[in-house]
Amino acid sequence: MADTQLQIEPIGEAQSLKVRAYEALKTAIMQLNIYAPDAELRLDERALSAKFGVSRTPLREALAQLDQEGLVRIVARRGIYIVRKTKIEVLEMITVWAALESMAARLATKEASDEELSRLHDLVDTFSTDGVGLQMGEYSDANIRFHQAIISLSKCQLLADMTEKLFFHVRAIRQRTIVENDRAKRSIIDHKEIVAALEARDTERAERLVREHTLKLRDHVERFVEID
Amino acid sequence: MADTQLQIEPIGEAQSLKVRAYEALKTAIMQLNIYAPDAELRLDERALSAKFGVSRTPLREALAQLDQEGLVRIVARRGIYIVRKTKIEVLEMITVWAALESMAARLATKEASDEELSRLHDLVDTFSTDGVGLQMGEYSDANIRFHQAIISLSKCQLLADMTEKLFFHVRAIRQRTIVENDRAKRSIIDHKEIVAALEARDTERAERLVREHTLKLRDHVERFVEID
DNA sequence: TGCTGGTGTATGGTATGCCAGAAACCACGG
DNA sequence: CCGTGGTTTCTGGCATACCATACACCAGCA
Repeated sequence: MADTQLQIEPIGEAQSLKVRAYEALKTAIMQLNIYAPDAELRLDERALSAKFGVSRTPLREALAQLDQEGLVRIVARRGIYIVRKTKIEVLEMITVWAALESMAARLATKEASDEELSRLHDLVDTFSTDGVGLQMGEYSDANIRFHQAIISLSKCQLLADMTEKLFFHVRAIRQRTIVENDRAKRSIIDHKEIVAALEARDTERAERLVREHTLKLRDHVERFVEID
Repeated sequence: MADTQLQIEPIGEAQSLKVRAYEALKTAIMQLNIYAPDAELRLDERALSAKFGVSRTPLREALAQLDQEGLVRIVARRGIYIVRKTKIEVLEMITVWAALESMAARLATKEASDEELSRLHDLVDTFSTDGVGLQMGEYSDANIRFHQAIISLSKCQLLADMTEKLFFHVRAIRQRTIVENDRAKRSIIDHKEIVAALEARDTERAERLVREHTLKLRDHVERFVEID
């Protein structure tokens, strides 16, 4: 569709060096398999400064932000280390996720329009039809999209912001999670039930289903994922 | 009681200037009535630098952190502004709070010991007895303590961390909230019911009561608090 | 051989100065 | 009197140099 407004490109170039360094580092950390035994977990301000071609100042600000978000840990006069989340921390994140998303489902039954719910319905249907031959990566991405869709239907920006950070951290252990085909199938069934509850505007049921669905993931990770 | 271990004072002095500046600024912002018409909402790096007696660098890092937490907003080449939360944002924070604390109550029914619940019970009883002549401030503080106690009984550190930030922001509008005596009384009744549900290990009921209790606050704020 | 003390080096923390852009201010022309 | 253009100033962004400490390394002594 043609835009009625002139679209100035959001520009990745014109942002502050701090923001660019932050995004570059975040992407790099995300792509790194932190749990690999030989993973490079140590960062060095000066080395990064040279590599990025910027001074330490904006880099330090970016690193400080990553530190606050829990992706790295800065130790004075010792070094900067990429954080490996412990299993307990991951489980806690999934628990909080369950809390937030179940509230989102609750709100969605009141805030979402029929049309929006219909689109969510389509999203689930699309997947269940060709769900058999899915790659695990595709399933995971679709899964995340489904959950993010529910969050957005709550019309609560804060819920969206807070879950986004959690998703990022949980993604890091994705590669450690073996998704059996069976689990994927049951997940899709859960999703259908959730959509049904939302469309029926059944607040309590939608909340409960979402919570239980996410807590299932929690239990699965607790039982079958080994980190540390 | 005499300590069996030598207690080295945690020292507020020996921390980094960044941390000290951060805490000083946070305290200052907290004590400021941001909603007063004549409130000073503009900060200046250089002025603060002079006032604190430190250079701009650690100050900038502290401000950047406050910016990320949403307490201030840094605009390039414009200034640093203390953020006034909009009513919608406050309502969203209370909603998220409800989500987190209801999950905490759920967990508490499974994780808390009888002895811990007994202490919580005492906390509530203490208040209901002399609850009539309470100052609003005392009630508020006791209220916060009660809620924080539930959070801690969940044994989920992440829940504690996330709610702490929310409490801080919500505290800012406390002074705008007129707590009628009636509301305080009903609040204490709610608390008693919540404790009863926890002691009965009634997971679903505890979760629901906590959620509804906090959402009551949300509705109250929505109806009776004017900000902006 | 093993421990101890000193010294060098690596690394995050801090101070400082300059830069660029935005806003305020002012002079000038209509 | 109003608007317009330039100039000054204010402010955060960035670069750089130096500082202080934790650690590694090594020499020397027991």
